[in-house]
Amino acid sequence: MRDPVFTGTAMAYHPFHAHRPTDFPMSAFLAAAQPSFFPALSLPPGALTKPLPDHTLSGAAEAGLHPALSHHHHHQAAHLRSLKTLEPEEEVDDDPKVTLEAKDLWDQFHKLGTEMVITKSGRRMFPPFKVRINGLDKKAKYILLMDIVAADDCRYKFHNSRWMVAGKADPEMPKRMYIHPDSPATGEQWMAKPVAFHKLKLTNNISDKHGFTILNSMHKYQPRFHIVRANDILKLPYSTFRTYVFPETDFVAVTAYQNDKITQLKIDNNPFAKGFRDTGNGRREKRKQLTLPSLRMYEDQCKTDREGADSDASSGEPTPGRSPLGPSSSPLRFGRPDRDLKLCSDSDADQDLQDDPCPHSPAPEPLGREKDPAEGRHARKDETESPAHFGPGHLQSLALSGLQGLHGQQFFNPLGAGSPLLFHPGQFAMGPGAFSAMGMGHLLASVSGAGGLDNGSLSAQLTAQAAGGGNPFPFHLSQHMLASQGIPMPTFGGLFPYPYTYMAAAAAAASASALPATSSAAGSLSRNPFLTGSRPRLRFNPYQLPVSIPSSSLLTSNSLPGGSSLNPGSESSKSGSRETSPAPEQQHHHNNNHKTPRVGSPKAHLKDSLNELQNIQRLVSGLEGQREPSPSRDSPK
Amino acid sequence: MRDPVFTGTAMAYHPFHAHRPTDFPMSAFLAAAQPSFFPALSLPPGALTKPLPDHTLSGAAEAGLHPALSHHHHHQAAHLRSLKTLEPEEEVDDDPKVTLEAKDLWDQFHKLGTEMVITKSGRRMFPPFKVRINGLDKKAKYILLMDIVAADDCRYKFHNSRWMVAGKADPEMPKRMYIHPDSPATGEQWMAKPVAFHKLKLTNNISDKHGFTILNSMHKYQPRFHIVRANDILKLPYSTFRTYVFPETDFVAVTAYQNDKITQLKIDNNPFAKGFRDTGNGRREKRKQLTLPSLRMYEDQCKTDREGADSDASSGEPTPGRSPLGPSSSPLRFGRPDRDLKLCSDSDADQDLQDDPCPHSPAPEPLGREKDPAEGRHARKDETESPAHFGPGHLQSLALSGLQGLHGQQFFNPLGAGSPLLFHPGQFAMGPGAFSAMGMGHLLASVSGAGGLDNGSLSAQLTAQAAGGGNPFPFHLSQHMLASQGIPMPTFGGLFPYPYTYMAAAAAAASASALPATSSAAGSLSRNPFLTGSRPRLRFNPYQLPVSIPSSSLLTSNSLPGGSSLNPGSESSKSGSRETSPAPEQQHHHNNNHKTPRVGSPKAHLKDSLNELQNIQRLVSGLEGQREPSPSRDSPK
DNA sequence: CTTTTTGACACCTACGTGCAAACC
DNA sequence: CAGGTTTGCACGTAGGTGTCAAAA
Repeated sequence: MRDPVFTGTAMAYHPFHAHRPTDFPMSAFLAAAQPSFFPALSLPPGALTKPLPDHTLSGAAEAGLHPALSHHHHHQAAHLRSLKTLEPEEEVDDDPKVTLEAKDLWDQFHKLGTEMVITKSGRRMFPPFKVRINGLDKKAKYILLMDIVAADDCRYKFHNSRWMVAGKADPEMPKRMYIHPDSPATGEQWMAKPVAFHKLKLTNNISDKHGFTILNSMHKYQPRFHIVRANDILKLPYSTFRTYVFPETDFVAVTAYQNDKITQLKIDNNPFAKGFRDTGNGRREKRKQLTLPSLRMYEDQCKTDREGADSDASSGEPTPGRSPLGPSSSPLRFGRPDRDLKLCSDSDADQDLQDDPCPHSPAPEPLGREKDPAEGRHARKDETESPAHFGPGHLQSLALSGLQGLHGQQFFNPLGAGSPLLFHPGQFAMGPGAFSAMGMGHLLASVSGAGGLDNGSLSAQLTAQAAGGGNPFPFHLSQHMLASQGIPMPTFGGLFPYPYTYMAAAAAAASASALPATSSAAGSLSRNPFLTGSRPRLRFNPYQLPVSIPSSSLLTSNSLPGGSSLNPGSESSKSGSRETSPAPEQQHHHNNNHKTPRVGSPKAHLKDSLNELQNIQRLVSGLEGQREPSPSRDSPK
Repeated sequence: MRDPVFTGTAMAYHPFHAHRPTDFPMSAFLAAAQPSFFPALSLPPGALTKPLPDHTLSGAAEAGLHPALSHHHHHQAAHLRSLKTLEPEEEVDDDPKVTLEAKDLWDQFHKLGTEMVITKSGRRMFPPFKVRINGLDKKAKYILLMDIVAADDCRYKFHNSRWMVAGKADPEMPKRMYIHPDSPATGEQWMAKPVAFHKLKLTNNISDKHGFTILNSMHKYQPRFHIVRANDILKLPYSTFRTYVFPETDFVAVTAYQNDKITQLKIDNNPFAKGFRDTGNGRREKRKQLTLPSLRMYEDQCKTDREGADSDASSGEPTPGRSPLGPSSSPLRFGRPDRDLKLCSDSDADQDLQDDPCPHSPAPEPLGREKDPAEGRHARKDETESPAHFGPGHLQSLALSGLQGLHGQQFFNPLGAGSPLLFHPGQFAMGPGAFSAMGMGHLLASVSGAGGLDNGSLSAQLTAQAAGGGNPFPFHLSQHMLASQGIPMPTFGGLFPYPYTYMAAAAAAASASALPATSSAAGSLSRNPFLTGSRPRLRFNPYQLPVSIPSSSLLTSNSLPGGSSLNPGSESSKSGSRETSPAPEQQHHHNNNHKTPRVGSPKAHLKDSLNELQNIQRLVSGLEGQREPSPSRDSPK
């Protein structure tokens, strides 16, 4: 039981054996639906036909797993095996490689300390979050999701041209899982072109009824991408999540831009902000001309991309376009270093005053990527420089450092827990009664309202779903919310396990290409736990707890690429690394998060297993604690 | 075997019994997916457990049928029963009432002879086609569709301020069935707000790859609305279609407006054309000020409607709004009669020259609603005037005259026919292997590309579907096509049976409210066969044959509301009047439509049975027959 | 020569952006 | 006051409309 998390989670929460019968009160459809619920696990084709011995299955599974994963963590593999045996539905024959689109653009922003404006009415992310996927099973169906979680538990302020920690984080609103509107779709479909999530909107309106992702201004966040092999959202709660994190996509939510360079970068690259560009004829003064040579790159690329059409388009971005890591632009060359940007690193003495320095996070982490405070314009952009480029802090906190992706994970179903769960049935195909029942209590599907029903259709659908079928399913979203996007997640921690993370080879390679932020790739590639296989996968809390959690316990648990295994009181700060076995003691740290009804499972052992999971997760990496799966309340009859 | 059609069709095409095994090559997922394929189903809770005798089922079915239906036509009921036995999935417990939104606006256009511009790039319909639905089973899932079929087989020309027949129709391109993007959704969802189909686009580009509806310029068309109770598009081919036709929505496709009044009406009501309005400050001259008093009505209403949000919105219409039949505007009052519009009726001597008068259609049918030829500007707009207002010809040709809806019908699946069938799997939930296999050869689903994958996602999905799963399913649509909308239908006639039509009570009532076009409603309400119950349902060809079909044979097969069973050679130009009862003989008229594979049934007796059904339906009056309640599949245990 | 079709335009409706001033 | 937030604004993109002249 080295990995109580996995084992316990998988076993304990697996609804099929213990709960399915009760969880799925559905009748006629139930039978049909049930198969999908099996979280199971990726059996290679043919595996189903002949029951393989446990070891055989595991072997197959491992084969499908990322090398790093399978290599060092047999116990984990074993868990997977057991799951597989139980649930043949999900197969592991796919080995998704995910690369961030427009990585170079993201890197440019990341160097400056990306800022994302959040407004009452909802705002898109500018560098659009897009990923290119490979290695999926062409014929299998997948649901792609994205969410944005707190990167740490600090509040920031932009002072003296740099971001500094300004205290402990404010309580986080429940985060929503944004389900790509095209979900579910086949692997072939998803791989056909970059998958865009531009429909996801950010807001600071805690009363948002659109389903937008609610963030706290002046706080740092980390977008995450998830791949779930499932035929429909109903199965989401019981499915394995593969989570990918791109450190270069983290950002500070703001209501107004703080760093002029960020503003300029946005203006220069966002087609919708063309009106603010100082095009030849000096209409727009005001902005210092700090346009980097490569700035236009993105835009140009967009044009080429247009042909291919991005998924999740709809009324999407005007001229998004993929970011060409390869062809159009050089691997990552900054014409010139950023000028006046200052960075605040722990080492940096310049900190004015950290009102209430983040208690938990070891190093508040400077948002800017530059090492020294004052050296604004001398870049340290070369790729090989590595360590300096990493924002030690934020990546660490996420326990993502070099990680590109999380590995397949069992989704914990809060049996009976009854966390609010929202769906957008309309877009996904589910049997009439599919939505009903099902104990899933915390998964939400959101789809772009644009493509769906005119105005309230989506919401109507939801309501209808909720109302109809007499299913116990809890529908808490307003129509509006559903219509637009997002599904509320239980506020804290995790309903979603987001178990392991692993370094996606492709992503790593991309990183290696040139960006300072990701510079670790080239230089630290060898150091990357995942790549080397020695490192455990990091695990981070999907949903940050509002309360203070010793940062140590939360994040740094894993050694960051650039860093060391810091962490809490713990040894296994290298949560990310799978190789080391999680220390038992860490588990209790999680307990501190009393707030989150982890398991909510009536059964004591379930709970225990949950805690174990949590502990493991913490150890694994610290990012996010997941919630325990309490028996989903909705479970129908 | 009175109704060989149904029986045969159902039997022959039902994939489950004969084909499923072979049709679904999917392996692992197949098992999970299969359940959904079972069309069957909808057994009432508990029904599944105990197999009921055939009669039992039938009895139940009848109970669910519309009173009128079950009352007079036992043989039909029997047929339905047999079908039910085969496919319990569809239930008849719902009794949908459909009313056309913005009917008053439609009527205004109809009076003038609606014109719809078709362009190479695709054009929306302006009075947006929207319907308000009631009477659905809240919990059941429905797929809503729309298509546009030729209203007759004539070519028109606008001469001397009026539309005249100018020969026989050109060959029609295969029509596409536009599936509402929100499909499938629950009855509750659909009933929550008006369902808009503004995403459907018209084009004259025979090479269109977007899936737009391809029409012939200068030809008349009739939009149709269909309700199918089905959980997913896979079942469409085996499901019962309830078809509704609103005569006031017919139109002539044009590449350039012919009637200035139509142009002005469009300008005055379409928000996107505001730039052409001569608002006070005479910017826009050019247009004669013939804005009718009630013109702005629509626009204003749109605003109010905005709140409710129309379904199928997405990037939809700017300010569509519903058309208030009741409150906002008076029942239909034209401030002044249309001035310079001339109408061309058979009786009208003004016809310049009908190059090649429609051979088949009895009366070419003047598009304008005015009775006399020369009396262009003296309105005959009062509502009670009735007969004159109806465009005798066009309605007749469609055999729709007063009809508002068609009754539930079995969808005939051309077994092995392999008509091109397109789906948009992404939006609908279907098991992994769902799309695959299935012998369905002619159904298509189209969804708005906007809401879906960015650009090519949808198409990708389709391709993927086609490619994946190794299913035999024929995918002929290009990605682009799929992405946007529309699914090609077999060119002529009927893959879709679109069996009967009936007068929707609600619609009738609405008609009665005031419009001249529908003026018959008030005055002729009592006369309406459907309302009276004496009239049979009309049946018209879903897809007009390109070649000439005696108009008589095509439509009028049933007695039209207004008139007599005119048709073919025909007499009854007053297609509008609904009152008279359909004469039995009319049935054989249908047979004349050899072209339209009504039943698509090879079996002669099937055909006969169809006729019977039609007759029965006519008698029933109308309101739609419900399908028999098959055990509701969704019913949870 | 007539009738129909095409395509560039100007004008709108949406809505994505950052700005700047107002607001707190 | 100071920093964060809100709001209306001007300016883009995207795309729906009819116009009009030119093409077919």
